[in-house]
Amino acid sequence: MADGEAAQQGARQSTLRASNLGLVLRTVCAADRPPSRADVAARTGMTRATAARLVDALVAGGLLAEGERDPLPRRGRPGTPLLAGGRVAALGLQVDAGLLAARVLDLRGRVLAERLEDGDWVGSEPGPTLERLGRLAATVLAGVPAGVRLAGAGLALPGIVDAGRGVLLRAPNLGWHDVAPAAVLAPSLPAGLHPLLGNEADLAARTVAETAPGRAGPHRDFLYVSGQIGVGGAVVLDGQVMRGSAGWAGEVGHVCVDPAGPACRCGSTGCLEQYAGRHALLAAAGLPRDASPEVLLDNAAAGDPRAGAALDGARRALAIALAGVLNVLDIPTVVLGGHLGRLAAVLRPGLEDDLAVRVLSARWRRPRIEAAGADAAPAATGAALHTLAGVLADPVGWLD
Amino acid sequence: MADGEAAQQGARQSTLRASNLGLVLRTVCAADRPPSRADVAARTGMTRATAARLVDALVAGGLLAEGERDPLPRRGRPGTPLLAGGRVAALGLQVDAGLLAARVLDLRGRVLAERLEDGDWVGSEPGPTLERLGRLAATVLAGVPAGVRLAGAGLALPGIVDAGRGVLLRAPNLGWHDVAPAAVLAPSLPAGLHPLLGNEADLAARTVAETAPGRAGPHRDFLYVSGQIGVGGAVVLDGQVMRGSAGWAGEVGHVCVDPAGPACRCGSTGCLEQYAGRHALLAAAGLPRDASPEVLLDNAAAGDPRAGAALDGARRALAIALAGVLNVLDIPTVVLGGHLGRLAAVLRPGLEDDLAVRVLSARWRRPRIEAAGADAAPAATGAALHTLAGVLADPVGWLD
DNA sequence: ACCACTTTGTCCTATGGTCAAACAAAACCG
DNA sequence: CGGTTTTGTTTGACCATAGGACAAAGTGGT
Repeated sequence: MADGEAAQQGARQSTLRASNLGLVLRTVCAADRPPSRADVAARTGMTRATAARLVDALVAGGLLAEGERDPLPRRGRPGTPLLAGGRVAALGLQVDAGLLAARVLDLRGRVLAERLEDGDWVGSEPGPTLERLGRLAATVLAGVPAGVRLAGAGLALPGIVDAGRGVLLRAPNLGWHDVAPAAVLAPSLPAGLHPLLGNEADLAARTVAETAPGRAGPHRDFLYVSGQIGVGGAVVLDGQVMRGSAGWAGEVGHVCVDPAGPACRCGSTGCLEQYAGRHALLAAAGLPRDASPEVLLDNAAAGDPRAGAALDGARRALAIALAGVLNVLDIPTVVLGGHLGRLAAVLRPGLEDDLAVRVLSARWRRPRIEAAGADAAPAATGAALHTLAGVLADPVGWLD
Repeated sequence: MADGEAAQQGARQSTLRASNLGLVLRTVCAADRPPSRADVAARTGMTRATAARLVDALVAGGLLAEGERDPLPRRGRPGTPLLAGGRVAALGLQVDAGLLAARVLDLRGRVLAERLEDGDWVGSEPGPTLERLGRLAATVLAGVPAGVRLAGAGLALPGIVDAGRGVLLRAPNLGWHDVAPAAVLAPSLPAGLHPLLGNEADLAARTVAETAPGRAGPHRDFLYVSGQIGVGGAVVLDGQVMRGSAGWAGEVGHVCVDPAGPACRCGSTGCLEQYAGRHALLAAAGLPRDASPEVLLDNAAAGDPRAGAALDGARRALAIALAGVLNVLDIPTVVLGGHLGRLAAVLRPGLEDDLAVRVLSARWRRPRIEAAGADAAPAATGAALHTLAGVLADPVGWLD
């Protein structure tokens, strides 16, 4: 022996059942209209008998629910529509430089309760800020209908996170480092609910990859670029957020755009963040750092040369950085979030043209730029989705 | 219904068996010493009865073989050591700017036969060159011992490949585009042996990720940078070569290092390839384009300022490009292949220092530079490994 | 030389999951 | 109101693994 790692475990019949239970659950979640047992059987290739048995188990466990028969005039016996269980949910939390958020999402993707709190937490003390978030979470949880089971919680943070140990290693925008939020939040949360930590951009990207638990979004492969004070990012391949070998992937904000460019806080020079980050962008346009992206757009439209130059610089920097990533990853789409999403309409045309030149595979498939949705706290939703994804992956543990 | 895609297929009992057969086969391949049936059972968690039954099926099908008992004085009844089958093999082919290669690799990772042919195929006609490769393949296959079953063939090409359609879209170094090699090679190969196309860097990277079929190499997550006339690359995550959404991932050679840099053949400016590609590097050092990397090293050691400056420029460019990739992908290791591998000793110290500054996570885990092995045609081996990986993934089809 | 001991490999039955086909149920249609 | 169609359920058969008993092939001690 003395063999390095233990091999994968052999599959047994209970594995088969577990795998098929998960498949049935995900099939129902992925459908755009509530399917019947027979639909599930057809889509998975299982017999109706098998599919029905698994569905029954999931319904009994509360992970699936039978809906009302819709009176569609079709031939044959009408099927009972199946929905994801509405009484299983997860809590999503987010701390951002200008926002605290708490949201409860159920397996159907419905927001059962939410609360956002604006503010300025740049340079704040971690303890009090997290206590504030804890109180927000408690009030949100109090507003959740009775009988809803919480499957877990997630916390989105704007920085580098060690999810395994539950530690925020470094969040430059907040000025935090080496923070373990679980201990601070615990008193406000139900016993046993330990929030899973995640990077803000990773979790925000998840809301683009899946619109509801198990339901695929419009793109399966894309780069998500999150415009915050700095610039974060996440790579999504085949609907999965790429974690990287330690879970720190996606830091597109520190790709070097020009080695002779301005020094970055990270120690390097000419990082994308120094051109397209919110602070950098507004400073270049001669605006205060708390100005909104819309003011920048208005100024540029009114002919302000500094605003125009700032947008131009951001566009050029994005083109160089994104082209590099797209060349290495062979991804067709870039989704802009945060303030970059709100500037997308102006950036898109020039950016797409630049990418068409710099991306090697553009002649076969021209790269596209998209804007993310308008939600102020997508990462809070993403944190909840991330937790619920655990239920979809292995439902056996949630069948009581 | 009207649901977009068909869901995944449900697992049945034959799926269970297929999955466990594959697991047993991979467990034997991954072991560093031939395991017994009982070892396989212990490592997979299956009962000895089950493991033995699956092993027997694989032995009967030729995918596993029983080895000679080695006289190790241990207590208890000695087990029969299990080896990967030596009579199942794959053909790996490679076309490169300066090399044609054909190699036959068996499931144990042994080279059963090989043949390399140096030359200069830059700007050659695809047809005659591929015919030459076909003759090379035929002679190699003639040298394979009788009774060896060919599981397939792979062909490594230095360019962008559409593996599904079997078309080389564009190989700038060769000057080829829109070539379908299967038709040209078919007359030289046994009937039914259609080579699977792959990118040179992707397949070379595979030889780093696995030293023999199913046996993990020294690194599980790394960026492979292939120094050829230009610069290619491949991303390996968790031992798997990342394909990207269309299979074109890894083009690190065209990451922009300096927007004000020299124009690149790809249409962009300041690509890494313009600093670290073999032609660019040798030209900057005032050497002819067919000079060897060792001459460059000798000149630099002798104090030639042009050689020193060329190496310095390559190192700086590599630092900027690699830092960007490492930031986005969170990968700890870079493996240098091709001429860059032969320059690794000189590049490593400065490069590692530069990356420590530019990579965001370096303070927790310092990026490492490694050199690939000295094989002249790693991609040929990789092409064979790629084909054999298909056997390991689903052995059922190969059990006669 | 012999016997206990240990480990490997095999045989047999039980369990539990899916499949296939028949059957019951609930609608529509003429 | 009966034929048709589709859904959902029931039943027995099949098959892969689990578990335990047993045979096989060595070592080590007396």
